[in-house]
Amino acid sequence: MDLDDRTKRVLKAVVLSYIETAHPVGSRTVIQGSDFGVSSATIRSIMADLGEAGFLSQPHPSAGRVPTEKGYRFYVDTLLNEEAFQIHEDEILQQAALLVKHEDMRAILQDTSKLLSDLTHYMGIVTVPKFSSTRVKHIEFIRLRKKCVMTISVSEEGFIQNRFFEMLNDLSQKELNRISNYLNTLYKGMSLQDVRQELMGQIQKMKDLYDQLQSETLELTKQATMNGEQTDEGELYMDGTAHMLDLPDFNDSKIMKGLLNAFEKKRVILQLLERHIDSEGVQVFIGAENPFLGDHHCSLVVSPYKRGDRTLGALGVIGPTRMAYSKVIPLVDMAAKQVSRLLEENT
Amino acid sequence: MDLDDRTKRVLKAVVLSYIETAHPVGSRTVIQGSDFGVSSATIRSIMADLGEAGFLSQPHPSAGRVPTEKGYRFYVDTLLNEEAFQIHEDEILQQAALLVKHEDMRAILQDTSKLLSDLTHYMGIVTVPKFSSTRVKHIEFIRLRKKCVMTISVSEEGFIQNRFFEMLNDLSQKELNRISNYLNTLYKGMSLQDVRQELMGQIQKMKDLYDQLQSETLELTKQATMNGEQTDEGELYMDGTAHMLDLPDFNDSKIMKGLLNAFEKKRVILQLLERHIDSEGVQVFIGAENPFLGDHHCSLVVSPYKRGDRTLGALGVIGPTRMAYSKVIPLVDMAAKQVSRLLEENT
DNA sequence: ATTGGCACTCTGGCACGGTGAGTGCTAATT
DNA sequence: AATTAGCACTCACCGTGCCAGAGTGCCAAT
Repeated sequence: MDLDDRTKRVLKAVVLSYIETAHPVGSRTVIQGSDFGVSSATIRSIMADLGEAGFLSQPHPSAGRVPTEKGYRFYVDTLLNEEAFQIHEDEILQQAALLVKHEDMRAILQDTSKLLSDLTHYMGIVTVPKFSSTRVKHIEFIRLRKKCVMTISVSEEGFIQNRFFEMLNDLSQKELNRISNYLNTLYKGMSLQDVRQELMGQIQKMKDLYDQLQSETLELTKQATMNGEQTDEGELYMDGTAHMLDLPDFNDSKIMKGLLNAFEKKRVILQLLERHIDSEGVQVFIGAENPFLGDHHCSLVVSPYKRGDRTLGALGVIGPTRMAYSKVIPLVDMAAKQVSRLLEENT
Repeated sequence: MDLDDRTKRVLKAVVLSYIETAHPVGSRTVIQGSDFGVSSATIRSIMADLGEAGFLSQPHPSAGRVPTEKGYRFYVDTLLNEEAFQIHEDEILQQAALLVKHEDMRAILQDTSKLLSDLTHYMGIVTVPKFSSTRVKHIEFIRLRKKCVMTISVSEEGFIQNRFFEMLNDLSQKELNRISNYLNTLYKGMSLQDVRQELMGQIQKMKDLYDQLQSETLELTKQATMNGEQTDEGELYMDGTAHMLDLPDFNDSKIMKGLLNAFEKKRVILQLLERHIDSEGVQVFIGAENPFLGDHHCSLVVSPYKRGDRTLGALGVIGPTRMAYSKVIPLVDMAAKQVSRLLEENT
């Protein structure tokens, strides 16, 4: 797209105005906004060009112009960089301070989703890493009742997982302690997946000569890791659904219903995020660019967060296509970095 | 209120019809519903009486009748008992089976809120007991890094809580294990509050002769219990907000916004539930009977759940005043009993 | 006490017309 | 060749008026 410099300015003016007011913007409005030094007629012809090129559209033949998804795309890709990313940093830092208090990593992620939603007035979303992809720091077994054992695993990243399961034989708490001690020295810092693999290898070797304790150890570990894999679906924190109702974009109750029903199915959004979890940095998906947001006039700004070089999850913001991208994008970026930093620290 | 028997029947017919259709019900509709053997004119005069007595009201002077809150109240208190509580038990049991798989008690409560919402198509809510009011089964300390310790407590009821805190001195994992072993034998089955109290007593006695380990033990326990009290606000699971949008009662977007904003503040609802947590059995609050639900045309059906004779939390359903009470009330009752049963079993 | 009939009231939907914002086009201007 | 002013045109929006339908209240008759 090679657009005239002045044409770009017009497009940008339209996008900005529409983002602010949610009203179709006419040629007069464009002039009032920034001083072009030309008359509305000129703007009109330029806007007609932009309409032909697919960047703008008209809700009805004699209304002002509204950016198309292509228009937003161009704005985000080309016009946004030049803008000063002005965030109220004090505000952010103040809020972010809340995250620092030592807490379960899950609580921090939940707070993050609330932070994102509060600062943007859109919806904040944060995925929780699958536990099986984190590194084990500590495993503990607790005897609940005859043959019924609970396992608590703490990951190096600060996540905690617990499972219940039944054993073939009854073990005393003392025996369980011995086993967990053994495992803690043996498997420290491996991912659950690794542990499981390692274990499977051992089974062969030990087959003949294992003693009672080791056999139980094997079973425990197998249960702890397997159970994990089975029910370890990703989790998702979502906050700020109510904000969306305040937006004029979703005043139509039909759209809103569809939207909320879609949001109720967290699984869908989870897939949505996980699909792009491997990319680097902030990504923006506008409207139908993402099938899940399809008809809902929604955009998604998302960034992965990581510990070291391992991507653990993603966080971001869902809002209307008419989103304040210039505020949201740097915010999501910051949040991802902040979370990554906390994961690093928590070692 | 001493109402004519036939008058009661009319009131009941109006309530039932309105609950079903959400349309103001006219005299003709009443006749069509159940066979009264009288003409619409007669019904009209009866309905006029009911209106004067405050059980019915008219949205506008020439429309059908709608139950007032007083009307619902009378229906719930007096007319409901005679009805057959017909629930699709198979459906419930099928769903409830999901709750039985051994899981963290929190997960079970969360599933319960989903169950309540799915079966009623209203909102399901379940409070989580304050951890400090449960009985400790097992305490575990895990050393995260220098001077930084995590404590995991498992309650007899099946709840898990974890806290992070900093120690004055650095302790090895081995020492921590000794301490937790000591505590586990010592304090088994006491509530965190009790533990704390017991501890405070010990401090005096030991003041002179404690050795290093015991001093640390004291500090750890103090931290574990105190931390608990501080941040141990009640939690709340809520499910089915989206259902509420499908109800014609909340089609007006103003009402709905207020509603959702109110729901976003879970704390308010929590207070709401905790206020009535000490009562026995299912309670019904209709509309403004409860200040929190005040202007929102909502009712609340709630029941406490307990372990033994100790009430731990409450669960229930929030729906429109026009709620299918005859289905919801027995369902909430069942759910509370089911949860209580699970808490008992989990020992 | 109950009923049928009748007049009345109010809502909801629909058509109608005026207003205003905004466009596209053309002819004049620089 | 680009820009501008002017003008006719097009819709959405809003208020009005009207009609049908549902339901009531009342009254006289049973």
